Amino acid sequence: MVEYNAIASKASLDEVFSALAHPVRRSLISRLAHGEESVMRLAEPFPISLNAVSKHLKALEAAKLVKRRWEGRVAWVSLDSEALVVARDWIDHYHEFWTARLDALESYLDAQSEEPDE
Amino acid sequence: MVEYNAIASKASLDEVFSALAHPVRRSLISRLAHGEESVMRLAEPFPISLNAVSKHLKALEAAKLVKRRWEGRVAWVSLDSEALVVARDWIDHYHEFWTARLDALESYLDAQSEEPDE
DNA sequence: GTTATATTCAACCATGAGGTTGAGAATACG
DNA sequence: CGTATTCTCAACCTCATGGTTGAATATAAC
Repeated sequence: MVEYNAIASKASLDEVFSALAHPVRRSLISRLAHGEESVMRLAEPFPISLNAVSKHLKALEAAKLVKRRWEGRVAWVSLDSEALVVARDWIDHYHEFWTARLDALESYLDAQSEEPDE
Repeated sequence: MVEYNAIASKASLDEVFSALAHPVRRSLISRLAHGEESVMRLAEPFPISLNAVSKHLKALEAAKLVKRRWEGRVAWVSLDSEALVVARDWIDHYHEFWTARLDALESYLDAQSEEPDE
């Protein structure tokens, strides 16, 4: 039995991180963390055209950072935290790996300094 | 008393996230998580020129994801996890904010369904 | 039905990113 | 010394990104 949304491809790390790389898009995420908003209202505070914001939202949606829900002619946009989790987990993985290595190095050096004459 | 490295500007989220957005750069980070490496050896497995890898490392360095240590003519590159932490914390902040909202919404809806006739 | 509102699509333009090649600087090796 | 090695810089090319404006679509309001 194939899953309902088997077609929906996962957002790649490429898409997620480059979506997060733009200040306007991060700002959109920041606003959406407070709750659902319409495209118009999201665009309002930015000094760029509505079209530009619409494009940014498209990028966020492609990266699965954001969802849309249509109500008449208004699109309600909300956060979709799944991609955030994917991005954070990638970072965490390598961060942990690296700090574990540093810790190992540190305790190695400590051990060395305890027996300086060998 | 001014700090030693007061000049070294912090890596911006722009730089960090766009550094992480490229597969070659993520792959470099992945390899560096296992330990320090020279530029030559880092470049080896990639199907692009050494120059291209050098540029990627420059981007990672600007984003403070990576450090260099010179030993003769060889540059030893290692992870600098500080920027990773900054990126992860940014994500975590909004992720927590958003999931908290979702939890609040859920319990609100639960409460509603407990008293359906009011 | 007409007009206004919300959003996207299409075409275009400027800039930047990612790749190339070729040369240059500094260090190691014979 | 001369030559090889490691790495970066500079110039260049191509394509993607982020912005614009103007038209198109679909729904709501009058």
